[in-house]
Amino acid sequence: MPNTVSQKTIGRLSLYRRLLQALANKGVKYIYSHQIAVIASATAAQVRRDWMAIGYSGSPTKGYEVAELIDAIGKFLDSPKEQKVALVGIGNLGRAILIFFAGRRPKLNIVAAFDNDPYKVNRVIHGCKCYHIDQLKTVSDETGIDVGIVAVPASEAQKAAEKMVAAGIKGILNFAPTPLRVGNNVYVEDIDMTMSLEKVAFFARQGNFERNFTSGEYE
Amino acid sequence: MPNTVSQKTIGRLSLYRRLLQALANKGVKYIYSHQIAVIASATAAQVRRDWMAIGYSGSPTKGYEVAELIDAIGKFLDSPKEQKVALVGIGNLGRAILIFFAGRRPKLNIVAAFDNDPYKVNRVIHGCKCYHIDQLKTVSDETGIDVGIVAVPASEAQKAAEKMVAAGIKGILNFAPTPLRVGNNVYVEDIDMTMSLEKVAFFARQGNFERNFTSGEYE
DNA sequence: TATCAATTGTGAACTATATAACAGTGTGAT
DNA sequence: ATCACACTGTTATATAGTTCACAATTGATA
Ligand SMILES: NC(=O)c1ccc[n+]([C@@H]2O[C@H](COP(=O)([O-])OP(=O)(O)OC[C@H]3O[C@@H](n4cnc5c(N)ncnc54)[C@H](O)[C@@H]3O)[C@@H](O)[C@H]2O)c1
Ligand SMILES: NC(=O)c1ccc[n+]([C@@H]2O[C@H](COP(=O)([O-])OP(=O)(O)OC[C@H]3O[C@@H](n4cnc5c(N)ncnc54)[C@H](O)[C@@H]3O)[C@@H](O)[C@H]2O)c1
Repeated sequence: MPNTVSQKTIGRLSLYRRLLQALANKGVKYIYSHQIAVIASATAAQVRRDWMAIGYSGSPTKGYEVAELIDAIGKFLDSPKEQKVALVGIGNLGRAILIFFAGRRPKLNIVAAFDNDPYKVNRVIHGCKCYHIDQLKTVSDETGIDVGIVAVPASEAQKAAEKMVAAGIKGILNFAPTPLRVGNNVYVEDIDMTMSLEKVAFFARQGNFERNFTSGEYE
Repeated sequence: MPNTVSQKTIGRLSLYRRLLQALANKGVKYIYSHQIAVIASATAAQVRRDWMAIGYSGSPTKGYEVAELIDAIGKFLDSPKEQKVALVGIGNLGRAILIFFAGRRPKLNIVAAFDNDPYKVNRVIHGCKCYHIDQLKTVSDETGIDVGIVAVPASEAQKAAEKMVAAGIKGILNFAPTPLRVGNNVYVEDIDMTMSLEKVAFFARQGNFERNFTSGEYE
């Protein structure tokens, strides 16, 4: 088993980094686990454990050195070389995503978009060249894409995923409200907004305590 | 503790219902736990447990009656009265969401949108009236909104959330890449796309086994 | 009517994840 | 220099979530 670090921890590391970056920009040099815990809605113990997982240590008196920590998370999370992403489906959501991710992470970029609509193919949308979906494998082979985003209608999602797998893509972020069936050497993460909204609606009705709690923080 | 049913189960129930509805539309009358498990990327035991949680029983020989089950999930998940949703932030993502959710669930509708951009306020976008953010409480009081969607820039998200809470909203779906600090009588679900994409990118690089596995299915 | 095969419902076992507890550590105050 | 303090790193414990495994059930078959 190559990754001894849990999926949840990976997710939180990504979040910590973002929060730490914001702090660094404000000139913060050191931070304690309980401080970041408040910001990240976690507990101090959780934070320390997560950072232990990537082998980063702080000082009992100063806390953690923000810039170093950001770096350590980067070393752990990011690919050494640039990692390239393909977006499939340039509809309403696809376009929003394209704009949003443009230039956001230096090591992780949407380098090509794919659709089957002839009005979209061969145009450049927000700085990203749009190809026909059938060119996915060709473009991918040329540029070395290994992450894909599925933003096509649910009925097309499985097909799109299969084309991605055929093109050698190893990780898929799926927005279509349909579970994708792919070999288990491909990692799939679903963002199912309908499900999330129904969940929120449900818990909005319950009195709802626990979860996400503001944390008494004793340690 | 009012909800003895876990958050994870609530999420899966929403998914099952959607999948079951698709089956029902194709004329399927009965289904076994292991069949839906394959479709939902779960295990048969998981499915049975989830349905046990809402008190729905199947027959050992016929399986579960699809239409009845859909109904049972609806009784459990949905509000008896219509539940109203406010969308705050009508940017690229907000508009996509507005179009997407329009008329999707009969009992759960985005009834009003809010922004602070004068070019958007007082227009009707995709059938949804757009108000100024300062009218949130007024409109909410009039129409009885209890769910909110945050789709404003990260820097504005906390403010928007506080206005929602002040307006009596009890559940928030947050797209801004920032944890929201609200009282713990308000349920918050975050959809953090940056985090999700970084997670996918990370696991795309690992050999990645386990999770989401196609399941030998013995039982 | 008795047998059979497949599936359900569910306690028990297991796995994953989070929290608590505390010994060890570096710094500032005395 | 020694102490007290507020923290870290980490082990131990608790909780949450999943899967296993099997008795109970039911309809179909002979
Ligand atoms: N818009 C949202 O806010 C939202 C919310 C939740 C889920 N989703 C899901 O995200 C997906 C995209 O949503 P959207 O609103 O952007 O839809 P959309 O209809 O606006 O866009 C879909 C795009 O996919 C393209 N497409 C269709 N079939 C294709 C194929 N076989 N190969 C390549 N491209 C193809 C279409 O040409 C179109 O450009 C859908 O599955 C939807 O359910 C969207
Ligand atoms: N677009 C995406 O695909 C995407 C992906 C991930 C996360 N997000 C997040 O979702 C949010 C919205 O993204 P977007 O791309 O739609 O941004 P956007 O800039 O296109 O839209 C933001 C909207 O919010 C409005 N707004 C700003 N301040 C406001 C305030 N105080 N009150 C009310 N309205 C206000 C703006 O007028 C604008 O209409 C952001 O937090 C972004 O980080 C977006």
